[in-house]
Amino acid sequence: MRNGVLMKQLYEYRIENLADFNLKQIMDCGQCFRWNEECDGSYTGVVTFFLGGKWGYILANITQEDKSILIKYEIIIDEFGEDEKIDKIEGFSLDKKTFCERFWEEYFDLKRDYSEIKNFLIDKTPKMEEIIKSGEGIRILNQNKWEILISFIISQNNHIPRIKACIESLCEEYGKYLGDFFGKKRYGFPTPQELAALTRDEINVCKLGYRDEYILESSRQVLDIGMKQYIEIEKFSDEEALVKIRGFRGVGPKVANCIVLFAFKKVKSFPVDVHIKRAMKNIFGLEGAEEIEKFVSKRFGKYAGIAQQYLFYHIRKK
DNA sequence: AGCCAGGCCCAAC
DNA sequence: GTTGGGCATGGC
Repeated sequence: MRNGVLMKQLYEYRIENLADFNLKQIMDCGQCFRWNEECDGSYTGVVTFFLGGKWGYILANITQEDKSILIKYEIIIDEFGEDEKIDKIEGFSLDKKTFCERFWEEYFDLKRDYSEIKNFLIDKTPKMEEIIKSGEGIRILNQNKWEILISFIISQNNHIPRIKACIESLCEEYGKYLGDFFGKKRYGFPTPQELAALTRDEINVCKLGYRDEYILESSRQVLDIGMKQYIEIEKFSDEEALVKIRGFRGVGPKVANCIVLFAFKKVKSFPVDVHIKRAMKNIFGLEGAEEIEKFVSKRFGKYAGIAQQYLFYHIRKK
């Protein structure tokens, strides 16, 4: 059932001279759920993308050696024949090489200067130096907007290992089979159509708890407005984007902040969960939403979301 | 067993 | 506009 295969063979791509980049920290700071560490320290995962109206998936295994990473990957595009080229996708005219360079550069947020951000944060809040040091190679991934919407609805009132299990279950049950990759069967994240078509009984197989209704309803909402419209939320201001994302069923303030931070490039947004609440109290002596909000906007400013990731990683690693 | 987890919805103030 | 109970599930 491996339909729509494009470029079946394994490709390799190396990126060198990386700064502020630690693969383990990036993959293990709670922003992504479909990457898993292998015995050799490399990470294997399935990445979703949406391009010119088509859904695509990249199966990848990434190894870091000092300042460079080696990416081994396959690309699969839905509803495409074996011989079709990526530059035939409507509204998209790049060759494979350029596509891959751009894709990974975007995914790992490589254009952003994290050293500058660290200096900015430490300058305003000296206590951040120690916190940043524990996760100095963290970067914010630019992940697929649809996958992140559903993933963070699942994340609410849930543990990270179980969030990952829930998402894998959704993919195995209702995503497309993408083939065998690095010793495991891999599945694509289900599309809005695939999820919106499910009944409560069907989605209950994945044991998502009370969130299953949120996911079905949000899937229908995305289907209603269309992916194109949904993606364009990125063009709105931070505040407007947050309001629009909060319009989805099961998305409250915390989840909405995660979604705009991890998929809509709103690096100013600062998700406040139970861990962050505790950290703000223990480290900075802050209590209550207003107190935290004031401090964050004054001290972390336009990079609050990145500061949040350093904090989250710091307090969770023990 | 009871408590907790990258919270949200909705009814009742 | 704010507050609190209820909510599925599984690991500790």
